[in-house]
Amino acid sequence: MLADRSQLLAAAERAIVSIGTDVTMDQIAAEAAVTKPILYRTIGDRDAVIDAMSDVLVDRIVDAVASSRSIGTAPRDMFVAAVSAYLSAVGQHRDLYLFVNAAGQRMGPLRRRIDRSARTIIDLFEAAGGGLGKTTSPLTWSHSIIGALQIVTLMWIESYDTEGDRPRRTADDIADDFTHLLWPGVEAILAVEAVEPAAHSGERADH
Amino acid sequence: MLADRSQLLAAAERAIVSIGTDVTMDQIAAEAAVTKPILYRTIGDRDAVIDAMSDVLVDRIVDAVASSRSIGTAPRDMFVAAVSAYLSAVGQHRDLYLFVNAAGQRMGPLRRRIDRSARTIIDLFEAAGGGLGKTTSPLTWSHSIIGALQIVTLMWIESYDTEGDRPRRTADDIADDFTHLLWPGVEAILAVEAVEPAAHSGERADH
DNA sequence: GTCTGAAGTTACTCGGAGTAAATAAATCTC
DNA sequence: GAGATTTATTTACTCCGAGTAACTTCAGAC
Repeated sequence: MLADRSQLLAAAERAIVSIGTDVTMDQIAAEAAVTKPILYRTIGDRDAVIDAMSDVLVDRIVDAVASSRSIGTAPRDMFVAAVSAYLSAVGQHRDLYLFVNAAGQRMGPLRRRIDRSARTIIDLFEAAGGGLGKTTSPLTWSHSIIGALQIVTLMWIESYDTEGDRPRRTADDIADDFTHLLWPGVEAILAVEAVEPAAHSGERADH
Repeated sequence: MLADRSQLLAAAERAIVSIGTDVTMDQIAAEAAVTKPILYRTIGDRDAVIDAMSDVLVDRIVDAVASSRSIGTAPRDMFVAAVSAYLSAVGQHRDLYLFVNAAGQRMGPLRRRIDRSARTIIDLFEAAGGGLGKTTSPLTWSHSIIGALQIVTLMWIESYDTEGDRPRRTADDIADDFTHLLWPGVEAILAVEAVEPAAHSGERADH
């Protein structure tokens, strides 16, 4: 078998879906019809698999969020739509998400995942609000948003198990609540940025 | 050796501090001058240890946050103070926090930790804003806050490693940024709750 | 044919979680 | 107080998964 990287990753995903978050490296290799050393040479150790699956997942989520952006919508509605799209995307890759979450809290993969997500969110901020990213504040903000989304998503997705096989609440519903909490702060930040585009390198506004 | 529960937990903490997040059950038992089966009988398996340490940690954080509440302060300032106290408390129990985080992402312990933290936050909301907790929204809100705090804290604490042995930013600094993002939403929610104390059991306000 | 190197597979090592069987201690019985 | 029975404790395992070393097989070169 040729076993190039992408085929192995596809097999890994199948294995994760069919077996669950505690798939073993042997099981992944077996699903790829390949032996373990090949898996190790082609992709790497477990952390590498996690990193790779994390990338796959984040790609899909970013795509889903990006294609939820419709022009001419009010910023707040865009925000809701983005969150909802995020949730739906994760819901469609439930096992993958649970795998990355359960397995990927070793500091290495976790850091990597967070950094990548943070970059994406800061980019969004910059696209919406102008020149952010000069101070360290945006890092804290993006970490906050990532963390909030992560736990909300995890708890939502988990309710698949405890309830029937449908989520008890819709993605839109959750996105709505989420936005109620997060949007006012985001809006305030964007407003400040828009008005004083150079004010963020020194002092912060009130204090 | 008597080896009651609290002694074992104290030993576990010492082991975590001296060895790190990947302490082994044998090492914990050794630190307690006790053999493994005793550890297993007294506390339980690894998840039980994680649960227990998680409880210890959450207790300390809750205490720290509680004792940061000074009367007569503006709500927003109380919020900042609480977040700052949270961060400082975690900073003082860095290894414990990292242990609970690294080890406790197995769905069992994680859920438990989140549920407990969520309860605490919802209680705070209720104390501040009146009768919350009738709809599911407060769950989403508290999950958001927990998640945001978690990642922000984790990234902050991690910077101990990459920088010197002092955190690059102060807890107050981070708390300030965090508040900029989160407070407006929290304030809005509290305001709505204060004005229409019975409005949350059915429809939400705008939509 | 056979030598050489890549590609792959078998068959291990290593380490940690969790436990069963063996041993020591303690309590009860007369 | 000696023997019997139950309870606490330790030793010594099993099991399983990550990661790897050493062996095998097949391609082409000559």
